Amino acid sequence: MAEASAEERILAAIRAVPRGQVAAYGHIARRAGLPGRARLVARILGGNEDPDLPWHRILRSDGRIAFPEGSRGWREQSQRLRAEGVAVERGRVRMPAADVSLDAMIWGPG
DNA sequence: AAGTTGACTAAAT
DNA sequence: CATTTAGCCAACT
Repeated sequence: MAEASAEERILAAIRAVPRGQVAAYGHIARRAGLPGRARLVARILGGNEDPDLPWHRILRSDGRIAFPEGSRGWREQSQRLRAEGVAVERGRVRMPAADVSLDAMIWGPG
């Protein structure tokens, strides 16, 4: 059968981020088998329509929300994150240290 | 078909 | 740490 499209793999990677956890665009791209395509992840999120997609768990690599500060999306993302227990301060969260063992625990053996 | 754009990143300042 | 700079890459003009 046909292999999953890049977009499908990216969406799957996003859906795989556990509640209360966050991941960077680049991290998702990598997990989807598309290293260096962070901007593609952003693009897909922008066009996404699925209300169940945990888009709010995706942040920039430095832990900052990608929307302009104060904008609608910025506010909603902070709110959604706090709603699941993530500490958001000044539109920024503490990014999980790229811990290999924890990464494997979360993402699985791949 | 060449140039622009952007929910990005890593490195330098 | 916060800011700036240069690089990146697919979609869109």
